Amino acid sequence: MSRSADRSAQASMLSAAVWSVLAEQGLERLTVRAVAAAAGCTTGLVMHRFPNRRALLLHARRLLHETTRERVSALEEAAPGPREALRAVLLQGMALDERNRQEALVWMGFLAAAVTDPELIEEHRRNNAAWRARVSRLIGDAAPDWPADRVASAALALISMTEGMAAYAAADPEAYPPSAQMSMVDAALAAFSLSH
Amino acid sequence: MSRSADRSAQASMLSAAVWSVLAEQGLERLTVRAVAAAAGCTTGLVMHRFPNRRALLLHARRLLHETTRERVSALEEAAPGPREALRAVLLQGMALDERNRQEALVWMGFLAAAVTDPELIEEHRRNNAAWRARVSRLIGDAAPDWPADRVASAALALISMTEGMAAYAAADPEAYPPSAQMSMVDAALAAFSLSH
DNA sequence: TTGTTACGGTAACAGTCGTTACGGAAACGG
DNA sequence: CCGTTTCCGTAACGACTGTTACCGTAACAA
Repeated sequence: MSRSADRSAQASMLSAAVWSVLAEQGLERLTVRAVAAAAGCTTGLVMHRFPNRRALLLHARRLLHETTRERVSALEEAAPGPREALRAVLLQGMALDERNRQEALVWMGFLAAAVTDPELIEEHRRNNAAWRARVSRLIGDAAPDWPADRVASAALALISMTEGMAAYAAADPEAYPPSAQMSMVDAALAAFSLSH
Repeated sequence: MSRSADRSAQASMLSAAVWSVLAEQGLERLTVRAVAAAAGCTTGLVMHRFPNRRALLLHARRLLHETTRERVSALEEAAPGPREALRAVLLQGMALDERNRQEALVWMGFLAAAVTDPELIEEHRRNNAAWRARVSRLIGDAAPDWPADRVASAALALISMTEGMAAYAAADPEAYPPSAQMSMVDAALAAFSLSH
């Protein structure tokens, strides 16, 4: 049991190393050797944990999805009501602090890498559909009398907005401080009649 | 004069080749040889036109900016009023057809490449600031009585939304058809009291 | 035509890439 | 205690990278 636990922990550590390299050095320098250096091991360990580089990236991508999914679920459960949950869930997807900013960079890097990788692009699509469904459900709870198309339109607008804002803030933190991001989200929620 | 015109034309052709490779093969395969192959020449020509690979990417990035800037300006001038101009300008930034979708892919690729390239990231920031200023000006014309902070907030929301939507639609065209993108923009404009 | 210059294709360079093979060390069962 | 197996670091492979040097060729001046 300790064996598989170690293997899983190593896989997580290597995934974290992938995120680190992706955020700090970009997609072009996301090499097996760079990941191994960031993880404090050699390429031998990396290639023994994963059959090849693409499998390593795919695992890191899936683990990132799972991590954020758990975080979002926790935020949703901790919120006092559906509108507070919606706001909290949207805010966590933006670049409000350095950690979230790096996560946005990683997110963007995976999306750019997915252009040529069928498995990564399929992972993105599945992930994105789940994300859209979650926000749609939150909006449906926040405005139970809305028709489905209004819910869908608002959900699409809100997730697009947070995605674009996260990219902007990740690329230019000084131009998009946390206060601007938060006021934008609140203004959008107010415009869509979803303020708490 | 024909010399410099040829040189400029070749630089534009190589930039188009950069876009093509970036959209079809992604950032990882954006090599000098791939660009030369897409342009139908050898690496010798590429390296005679540009001192190195980064200069080639930077020129392609700047030319893409200039091209879209001219297109946006033309749309703005052709619009009958400020609200129609705002809508047209926002719509061109999304992935409504295959051409715009590829452009969104290229846009995303450059942004991902800018993570490690100081010149590219500065180019993005300058470009993005100009884009935000333009949309803010359009909103100011469309709603002259709004206070500045409301204009800024709406502008930020709208450009973030279109940016995110373009990325989503570029990565998953079937999930985000043009009709969904357009209805989302119209819903957002209506929500922000900017409908025409 | 002849000499000169600019252009661009060819080939090679050193370096890095993903991946593989091998060998030593550590952990395990007996 | 030893034999076996698992683990992982080391070193190497061929392929590919950006970049450079070289050289033939076409265009121009005289």
